[in-house]
Amino acid sequence: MGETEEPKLSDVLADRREKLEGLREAGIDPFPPEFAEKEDIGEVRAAHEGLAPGMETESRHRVAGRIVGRRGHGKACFLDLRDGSGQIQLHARVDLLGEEPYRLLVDLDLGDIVGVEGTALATRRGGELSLAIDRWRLLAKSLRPPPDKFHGLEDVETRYRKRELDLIANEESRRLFALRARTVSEVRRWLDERGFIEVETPVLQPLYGGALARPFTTHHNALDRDFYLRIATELYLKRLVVGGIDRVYELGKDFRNEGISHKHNPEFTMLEWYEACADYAATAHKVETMVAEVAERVLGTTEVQRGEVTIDFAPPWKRVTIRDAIRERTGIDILEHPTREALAAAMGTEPDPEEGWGKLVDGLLSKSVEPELVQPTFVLDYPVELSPFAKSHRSEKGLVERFEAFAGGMEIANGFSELNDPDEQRRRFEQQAEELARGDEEAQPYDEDFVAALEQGMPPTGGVGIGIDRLVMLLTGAKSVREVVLYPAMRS
RNA sequence: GCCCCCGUAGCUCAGUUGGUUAGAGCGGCGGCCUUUUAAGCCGCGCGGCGCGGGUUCGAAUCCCGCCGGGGGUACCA
Repeated sequence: MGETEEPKLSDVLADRREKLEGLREAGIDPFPPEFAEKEDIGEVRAAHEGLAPGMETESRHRVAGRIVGRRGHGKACFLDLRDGSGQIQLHARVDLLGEEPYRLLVDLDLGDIVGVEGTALATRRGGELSLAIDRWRLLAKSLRPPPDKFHGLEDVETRYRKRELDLIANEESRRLFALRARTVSEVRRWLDERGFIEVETPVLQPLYGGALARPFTTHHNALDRDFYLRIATELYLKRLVVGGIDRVYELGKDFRNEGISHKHNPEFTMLEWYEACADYAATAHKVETMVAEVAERVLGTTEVQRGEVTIDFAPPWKRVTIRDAIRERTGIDILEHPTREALAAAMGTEPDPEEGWGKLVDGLLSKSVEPELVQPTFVLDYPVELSPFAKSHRSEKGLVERFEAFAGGMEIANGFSELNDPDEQRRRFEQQAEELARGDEEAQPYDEDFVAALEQGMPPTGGVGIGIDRLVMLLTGAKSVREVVLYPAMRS
């Protein structure tokens, strides 16, 4: 290494390979199997909080991490070492390390992973906590250069495809995914504390159901039959309520074979819970309470900044019927136009043969109302055509007891008083079959096992689905779902 | 799916009325430096401009196609 006079024209990858070989020739294992009894850097920092500038301690520490910065000074240098708990500066001096270990240390590359031992001190000038190291050991050689240390990694494509590089380079990204993890933990805790039982139902399903969406299809070789990746957990969870699990939830991935956008990833994380003897009003109340309490625990506040506006999740959230919400923004009273032709006329469009009345209402809601709902809002009492699994409204004919929660212009939850009359459920499936026949690819296939379960007797039940990715978007201010999903869907 | 925009060194970016061997910072390589923090100083460009065609005396710059990404739009959590 470095014996020729002329400048090397080798590229960065070759340089690192060359160093790897150099280390092996020097008898150093570039990938040793362990580095036992090390502390987390975060613990070391905590142990010396407030150490006065210039103070040197006898306190020895053994830490390990990736070298993310280096400032050389000839016979001494500073290295920045980072692990999953934090970052600390290392002060490496030839007089403490010895000639050869020092030379080898300085010859390491940014990105290499090392284990070190040394004593804690606070630097004279900045008072920065540092370890004056007297021993070190290579733990893993990095053969590819890290992203730019100052600008970080900004190319969004690389950030999504190679999230590990994004995490190495960008503090903000590390912070965001930690926040996501805490959100999921707090959601589980909130439900566990209230006696909800977490379950895992099939991802591979012989029939899909529980939402209006197109599924992914896959094939089981041994059984020689197709399966669907679930689009929702709803039907299995309600069968568990039939089975006597009065409070049940599942938090996991659903899959929908539809477009990708800033608020849609084909696989996404959904929470669904079902509670016996609750109705949609009680369920909506739980939703607003849970979201506010989770926000409080994760962020320390129920208020989040989103662009120019502040969204406040403190309950109670605003409530409005779908009829009023649409009427307020479009002047159209959907109940005054109860047929597809009449509603299309009121909207000033031609009735599309593939779109029923319900689809038109859904269109008005998602185009005219949803983007306007920035503060948390429950939209209530949907048309039965849109809601094949919701119980008919106790007083409003043609409507069901259903709510959707919106915030930041996005739908984040969808819940109802669950339909538990098996004969009515069978009729709803038949209606869906007609939609399917008309060409609606999102209509629900008939699920006899589910209807049979209802015939067994399901108590009145309140249930809800909450989009966890979107909730995390709201809590973090992320503009795209890709920012809160570690490896979002990309082309090949 | 459709429309618009983008794709230059490992990273962040500059470079279009088409014109000599394509530039900068960080990183890298060589050297100096025992308290620096985007450390500093001196020296060295390590890519031929996403891919493939085409126009032209000449293309990173113009045209066509493809691939990838972003934004918008359509459907959905």
